[in-house]
Amino acid sequence: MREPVTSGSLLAWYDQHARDMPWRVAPHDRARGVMPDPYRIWLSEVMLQQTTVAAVKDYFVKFTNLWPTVDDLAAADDPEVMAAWAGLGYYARARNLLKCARVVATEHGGVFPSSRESLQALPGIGPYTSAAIASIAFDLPETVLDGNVERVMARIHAVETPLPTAKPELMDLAQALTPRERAGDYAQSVMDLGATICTPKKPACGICPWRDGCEGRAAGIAPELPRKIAKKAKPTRRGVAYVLRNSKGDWLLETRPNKGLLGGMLGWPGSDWTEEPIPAPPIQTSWEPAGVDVRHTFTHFHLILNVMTARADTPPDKGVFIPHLSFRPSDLPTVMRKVFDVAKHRFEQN
DNA sequence: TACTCGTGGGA
DNA sequence: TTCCCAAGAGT
Repeated sequence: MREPVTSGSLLAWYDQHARDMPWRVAPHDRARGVMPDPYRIWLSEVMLQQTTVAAVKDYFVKFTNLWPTVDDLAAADDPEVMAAWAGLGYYARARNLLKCARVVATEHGGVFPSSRESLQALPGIGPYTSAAIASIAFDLPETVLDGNVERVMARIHAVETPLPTAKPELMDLAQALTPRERAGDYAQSVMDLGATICTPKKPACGICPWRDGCEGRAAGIAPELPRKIAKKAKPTRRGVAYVLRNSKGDWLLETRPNKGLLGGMLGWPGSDWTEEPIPAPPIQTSWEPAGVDVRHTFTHFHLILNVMTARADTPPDKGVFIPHLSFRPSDLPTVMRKVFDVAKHRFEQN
């Protein structure tokens, strides 16, 4: 029999194929009245912004073990939360996560609001995340529009308008399909479909529950959709990172300003990152090159970091010495951890 | 509107 | 190697 492109046919598929995730309430448990914890849904959705499920899982478990409730998180110290987020990227999310937890704790009595409008008023919660929390945690009939939904809608309706221009059109199509009942399961079902079958490359149309009514497939253009505006090429920037240890073996680190790239994160003192960086050592001493440059790619530029090392007890112009035994490289953002790996190797040679 | 903001995995 | 991109938000 032919399956129509309806929420019902996708929900039937989801009942059989829902993926298991640490924050998810399985459809058969939802059917018995089990509701998700809004705190866990919020935390997972913020972590999942532009980030894969595989990358998020361990961080989610770590955060919920350290801070089981929103009140626990609200009471945490900023550096501990930033350190726990280290490696996950987009660090403004962690800063806004704390802001949001504190607003919920102090202004909402530790209880997340349920309406999409009140959720979107909170720090770090935008159009997608507000709809995701309202539907998944509170079962309200809100429509999520993320990259998965955009792709699925563009394909089943053969929308050839490129993104981001097509966004309002895709939102209208997504809203038209959103059911009154089981909105949370439905939202997750579309995203599961996009993540496992209606994938960006080589979609598995042959096993798609919506294949019979997919206009993109009928036109033979499903894998090409959604069309996108071409992106600009990434420039390459350079910089110098300084890794200083004193005679006790402590490491000189600084907390970066609470805005901009890697804002609020721990890092090595260094020059600016530009096409022509100006050296800016934290002290004047005999710096030695580590020998190997660190290469790293951010969202909008490539970076080549020249790593300099030295031992000295001179009080530095910036940063603080962190005792060897309490320094955890895992507290650093990835690019800074790469610098550490190179510098550590250099120190071990001497 | 357009730009900023991370990272790791896969093709 | 290089490019793409993944459950976006803030400015």
